[in-house]
Amino acid sequence: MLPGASSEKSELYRIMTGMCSTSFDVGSSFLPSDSFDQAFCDSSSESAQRALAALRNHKEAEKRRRERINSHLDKLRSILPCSSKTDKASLLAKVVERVRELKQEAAMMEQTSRKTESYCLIPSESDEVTVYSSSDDGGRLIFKASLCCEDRSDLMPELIGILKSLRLKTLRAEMCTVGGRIRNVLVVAADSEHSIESIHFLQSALKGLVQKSSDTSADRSKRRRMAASAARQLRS
Amino acid sequence: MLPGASSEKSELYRIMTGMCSTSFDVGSSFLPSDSFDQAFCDSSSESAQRALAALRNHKEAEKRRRERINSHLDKLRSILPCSSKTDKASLLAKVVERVRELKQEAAMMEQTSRKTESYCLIPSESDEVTVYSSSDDGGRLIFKASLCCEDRSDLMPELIGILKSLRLKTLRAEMCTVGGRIRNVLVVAADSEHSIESIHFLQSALKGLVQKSSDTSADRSKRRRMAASAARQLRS
DNA sequence: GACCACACGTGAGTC
DNA sequence: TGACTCACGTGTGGT
Repeated sequence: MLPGASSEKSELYRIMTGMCSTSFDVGSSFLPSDSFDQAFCDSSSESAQRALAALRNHKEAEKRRRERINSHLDKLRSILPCSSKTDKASLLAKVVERVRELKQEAAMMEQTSRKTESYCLIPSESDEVTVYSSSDDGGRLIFKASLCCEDRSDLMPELIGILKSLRLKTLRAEMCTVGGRIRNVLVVAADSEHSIESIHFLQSALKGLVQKSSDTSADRSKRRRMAASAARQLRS
Repeated sequence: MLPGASSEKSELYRIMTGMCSTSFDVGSSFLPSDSFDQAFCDSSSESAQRALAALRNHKEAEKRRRERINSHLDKLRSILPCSSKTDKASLLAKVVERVRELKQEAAMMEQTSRKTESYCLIPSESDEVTVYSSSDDGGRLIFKASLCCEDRSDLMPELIGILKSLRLKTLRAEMCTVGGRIRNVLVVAADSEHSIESIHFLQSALKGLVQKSSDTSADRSKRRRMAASAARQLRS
């Protein structure tokens, strides 16, 4: 039996029949509305019959409405990473988080708009590290970090390591490498442990990364200069 | 008065008091539970009193549950592009669409995984156009297009024009330019007018774009060859 | 008055 | 048992 099915004793029914509700029980089967109407309502006024029909319509409409809502909730359950038995409230909490992420992300992409950057992220000659943070309006904290430096093979692994150690989840990453230099634009989400202060950790970690790159390239230039000078000396 | 507040006549109340429900009306004010208990329940059994308390707890807990759910729905209303008066059902429909978009996007990024591509999208020597489509499981149709060709200044405007004319919404775009060649990876969403067949239009449009690039570069090489040959002739 | 969307209180099921 | 989640039927206000 469906829950709530036995509570089908509307005030209207009781008023119409003048029955004491304690002695009236429709039983556990589905209410046989038509025969009920015949049995009890033939002698009642037509307006009461119409009211009864309206009540039945209302009941069914409400059922349809519930089904509409629940079908959407089921769709969400099937889409999101959650079981089919997560309750409505926590399901909706997950959904809120997801959608917020999307919105924050979009806002961030808009805020630090492409219009102010070269469209295809072409790296500049000078090293750079910039970190923006989204306005934290109750949602998840989102950072957008941009760095530009000499490219080297272990840059990406180290960058990934930094993000992992700071427990930052990468939402988007774009990069462009030209002539040995690389520009990297990251949109990352902080977890709930982070505050807006985390921006400093991220910034200094990225600065360290870029610094190491420039050291390496300085070494390389130094070596190159030494090699050139050695060659000159050998030639002379 | 809140809707439904006057229907506070539980079966338990009626059974306990043995009243005929037609003559019993608690009125429209909030039920004064304590005085009610004193008036009607002092003579009744203790178990009945406990049942009554349980019923009150239940009622309040249920109210809290509803508030929890509705607060999440309100959050969603404030986040999504919709008024504060949109239906629960249509709100949830919008949400489903949004989340589906996210999931499709992520699945697409995973499916055509980076592992099979060079990590930083480095363009290849040969021209390429590939278009994947997401498995359309009722959600929005998503295409992932990758193209690689000679770079030229009007490539981006033309690409944007193609997407606009096909009414494809760009969800993500990544690109990498190296030594005059460009690789472009796009994730785009089709609107409801599109079918899976649209993939062919997109593909041929992109092929046209790449072809034009190679024509231009062929022209350029041709011109360069002609200039070189002319110079040789002049020198001879 | 008909229709719609909502909040409510309640019975039932699950853990 | 109690604490919870859910579906239901209903009263009500808005169009």
